[in-house]
Amino acid sequence: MASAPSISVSEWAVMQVLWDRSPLTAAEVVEALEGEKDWSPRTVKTLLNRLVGKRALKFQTQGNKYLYSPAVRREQCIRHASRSFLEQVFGGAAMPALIHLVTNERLKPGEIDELRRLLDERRSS
Amino acid sequence: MASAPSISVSEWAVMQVLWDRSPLTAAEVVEALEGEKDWSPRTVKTLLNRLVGKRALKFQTQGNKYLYSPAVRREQCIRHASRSFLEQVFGGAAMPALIHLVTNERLKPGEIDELRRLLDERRSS
DNA sequence: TGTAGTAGACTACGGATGTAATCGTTTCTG
DNA sequence: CAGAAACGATTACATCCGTAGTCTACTACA
Repeated sequence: MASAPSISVSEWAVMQVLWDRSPLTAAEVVEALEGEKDWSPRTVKTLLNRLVGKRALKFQTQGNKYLYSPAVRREQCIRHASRSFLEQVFGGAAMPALIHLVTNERLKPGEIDELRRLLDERRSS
Repeated sequence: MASAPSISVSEWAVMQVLWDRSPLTAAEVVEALEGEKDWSPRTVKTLLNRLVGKRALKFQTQGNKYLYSPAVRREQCIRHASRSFLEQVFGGAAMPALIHLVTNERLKPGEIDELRRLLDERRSS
């Protein structure tokens, strides 16, 4: 398996769009990013192109347009990005990261319960 | 408060050394990184210099040497890096990140218990 | 006191990134 | 059918980053 290509911050925004819904034309991706990112359509095209170059996206031609789809699984990229983050900030350990998030990020009571359930499952396996 | 300067991946390794113990001379930082990073001492010097430029480190002079210390708090940089990570990968939401870490990272039973305790405290406040 | 080491400052350089503009071709519209 | 609009490909360019090398001044030893 080709390990996940390294995807830059801006490129992630484009990938998210296509992981949510695909295949899409460049124009549809541009549209999906309006309001979220203040990018020229040119910029989005460039990112699409680079992602194809990195083999993170693939496309089929449809007339003179391309229909883009992810070529890597989101879960795989999440794992990769998370590991890098843990390495950089927490020396690779998940525990301090979890503690940081739990104590610093806002969680709804329902979410807290859900996490507790997850932890319980985790322990009994 | 000056918001946390943006610290690159390599620079984080240098900051970690100085957050753990400071002040240190350049040579001591180099020594602390041996074995962990396969960097020329030059490289470490460059990183120290850039970090001073970014005002992430400060120094006092000691003879012809510098004694480097952090100029930003670790916790502040962790918060900044964590937020960026959440934005990039999880659309800014902590919950999916937590779920990902809990279900994908290896946790010891004791750690699971500790997280549960943390969550309990969280809920009752 | 001259000389070799050591320290920090400055310079280097290729690749990644953010952010487009331009070019050549195809298609749509009047 | 001719010009305009749209598409992807190629080019641009400043900055950051990883990873050093060189230059200059001071220090410590012979």
